[in-house]
Amino acid sequence: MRIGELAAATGTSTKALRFYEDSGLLPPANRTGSGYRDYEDDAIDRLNFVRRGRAAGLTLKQIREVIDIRESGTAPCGHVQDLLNTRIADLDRQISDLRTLRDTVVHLRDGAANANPADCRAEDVCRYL
Amino acid sequence: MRIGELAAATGTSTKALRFYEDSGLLPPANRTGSGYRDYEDDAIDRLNFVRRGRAAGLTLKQIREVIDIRESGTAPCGHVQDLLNTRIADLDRQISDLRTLRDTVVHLRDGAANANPADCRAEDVCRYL
DNA sequence: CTTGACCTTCCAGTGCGGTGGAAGGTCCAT
DNA sequence: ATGGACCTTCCACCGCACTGGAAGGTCAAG
Repeated sequence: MRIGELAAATGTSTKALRFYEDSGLLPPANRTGSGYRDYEDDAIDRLNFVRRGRAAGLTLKQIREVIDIRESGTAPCGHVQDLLNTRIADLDRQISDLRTLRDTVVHLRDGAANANPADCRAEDVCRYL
Repeated sequence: MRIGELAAATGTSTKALRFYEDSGLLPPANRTGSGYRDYEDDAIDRLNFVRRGRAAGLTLKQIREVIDIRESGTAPCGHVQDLLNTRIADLDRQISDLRTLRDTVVHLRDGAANANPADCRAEDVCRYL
């Protein structure tokens, strides 16, 4: 399987596949006599794993850590659990921060809705912000 | 007022102040005979405006747009209202996306909590992700 | 034999909001 | 006059996940 076929089969770009190889997410591909990358079907499994990790909001670095554990011969279950728990905690914090920010911005917007330009000192740029 | 004093007075770094000047968020500062930047007090007002904008999650580019409108002699109220309404819509979408993602990750975590390493194909790296 | 699609490597750039460091000038106190 | 704190410009780099493009090689069809 050539790189373009793998890209089409997995919905990635050839650029991204070479980047993934450089980043250690894909093992260095076998090469044909003329130097073209030649993939086995298991590259699809690997890319699906990367896609699932990305969908869970993991960074490529975190995904690579899981892969490295698997490659070292150990099942990565424990690490994956830690990763997911940390991810949930991060998401909770992000969501909470965004909600606080939303409240703030709504207050600003409500203030600005009744704005009177004459109230504003030009030095402040805009007193409603 | 020299750049270090302005930095201390506003909780920014001197690096950031020069960067803001280059970015058009601060007007080019007056210079002393020896070339040092020499700020008036209104630079503090301007930086407070930038800080408020940042706190509302606006990008420096958006903040600069508001400043440019003010500099052009127009009160930026209308633009600020649009900006804030768009910002609220963006925040709502972000929060909703993160909540969906959180649900997904919680399901994954719950699956992984009862993981049996023997269930996993090594090619999949980790079936719980 | 040429055309066009595909592949290779390598370097650079994207957006964001800055930070780091080098090389050099200035100011003030001792 | 010397030390140290401060200032100047300029260029490079951070993380993140790629993307764009140049210059060149390969392969199959017509």
